[in-house]
Parts: sequence; C-alpha cells; structure tokens
Amino acid sequence: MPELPEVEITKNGLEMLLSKKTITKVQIFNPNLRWKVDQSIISKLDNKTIDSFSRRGKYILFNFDKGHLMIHLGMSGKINVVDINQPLEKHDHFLLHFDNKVMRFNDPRRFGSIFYLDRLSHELIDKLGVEPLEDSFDKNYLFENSRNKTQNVKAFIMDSKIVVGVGNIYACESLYKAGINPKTIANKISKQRYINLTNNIREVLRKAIKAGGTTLQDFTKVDGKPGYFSQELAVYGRENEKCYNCNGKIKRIIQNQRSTFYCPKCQK
DNA sequence: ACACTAACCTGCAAGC
DNA sequence: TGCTTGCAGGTTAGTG
Repeated sequence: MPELPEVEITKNGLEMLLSKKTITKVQIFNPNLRWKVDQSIISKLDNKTIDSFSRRGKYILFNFDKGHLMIHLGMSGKINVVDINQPLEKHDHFLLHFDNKVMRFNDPRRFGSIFYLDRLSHELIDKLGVEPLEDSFDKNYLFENSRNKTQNVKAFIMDSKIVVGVGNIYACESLYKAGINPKTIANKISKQRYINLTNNIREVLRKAIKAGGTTLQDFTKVDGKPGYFSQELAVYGRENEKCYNCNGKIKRIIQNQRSTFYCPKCQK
C-alpha cells in the first residue's frame, strides 16, 4: 500500500519514538520477504544506537554511527512500535527491541524488504530518480525527461528512475487534478501541462502527508492508527461514482497491469 | 535502450 | 456453506 506519504509518515513516527535509542535484541520470525533477510543482520544491529531516520523514495533508512538499516514496506507492509510484552500479531516478521518498546515489521504479502548497508549505497537506491518534494523536481524536469518516452504518462510518472514515491493512488489523483488523460503518451504532453502536473503531484503528496496517509487495508501509522487521506481521494477506488467536478462517471481501466481511475470528461 | 509482462505472496469480497 | 475468481498502496527480472 505504502506510497511516499505513508513511508514519510512511518519514518517520522519512528524518528519521534526511536531516535537515539539502542537496540537490545533483534528477532527474525520469517526471513522470506521479497529478498531473504540475511541472518547476519542480527549481530550487525545488536547493541547499535539509532542516530537518525531518513527516507529515499519508498525506502526507510535507520542511520547508525556506522551503517544503515534499509526497510521497504512493499505492498502491504507496516511498522508499529508497541510496549514490550504485547502479543505478536500474524505476519510480524521482524522485531527490534528497545528498553521499553518493540518495533514490529508486519507484512502479510511479504513484498517488503530489509537490508543492512555498510555505507549509503545499494543497487536498489543508487539509480533512483529525484525526490518529488525536493527542489530537484523542478518545473522543467518532467517535460525534459519525457521527450523520448513513448509510454503512457501514468507509467512515466510512476517510474522510480524518473521520480520516486508516486504510486498507483497518487498517480491517478495527480493526473485527475492536472486534467490529463492517463493514456496520453508521455512525449505528447506540453511543457505547460507538465508544469501543472508537477505542481499537482507535489500538492497531492503534501496533503496526503498532512492527513496521515491513505489507509485502504493494511497501512497504519507507527501508533497503529489509520491515515485519513482516503476520504479525500477524488478518483481512486471510485469506479462508476460521480466526478466531483462534472458529475460524470469515473472510469476504471487497466494500464500496465494496474487499475487506473479517471474522469474521461475532465481528463483530456 | 525502452516498454511491456510475469512473478513474487496473502487476504478479502463478490459471484455462483 | 463452500469454491472460484479477481483484485489489492510495489518493483524486479526477463522478454521482445
């Protein structure tokens, strides 16, 4: 589930609760995630103090004096921080214990991943595109990078080598706000429309972060509570419902094996 | 180099 | 009440 806002919210929650805390015990219950979790991670993390947390794309980074823990939530992952002695829940795969708290990585579908890095470099993050909430995602970026792209614009903005963090929900929402048909070929869109799309991507992501993210099924903040952005979704999950702008019917189509929701009247 | 598909998993809801 | 089918916030490896 988690796209950039949900990952950012998780990272911020961890920062609040676990920054400067020392890991007292590491437990792996099921190492079979997207990639098998290396058992050596246990000794590498034990007794380490977490300096800070950061985020790159949809990866959460736990930064130590030396080294990093890198966690991706996949499709259904979440991280909760609970009091010690709370009973385990189904799909709790990875635990970090602290003095009086336990961090639990829970992921029913196991598309998430966990790696220990000696330095801040890994094939999964080294080639990522720009951060959509940073200055490098400037008004010309999408236009300039789309000139040789013959794929549809939705696939283009979801390509993490171009810009990170825009997943299926926020891609649909941003394109709706920008009035762009998701089927449009990326290199056919004008500079002005890309400037508009850029602004809408940033705004949608910022608003979602403010609302605590989008909870559909699995996602919760580290305190276990859901996010409320699902109440603000204009098109995602609203097939056959009325467009808030024109009262026309929201349509669902499949693009690149993913559902796309859009308003054919408002998005040309 | 680019673009698209299949695959990794579990759970839930809808339809029969 | 099953059983089957389709669908789900991601992303890589493989194919053409």
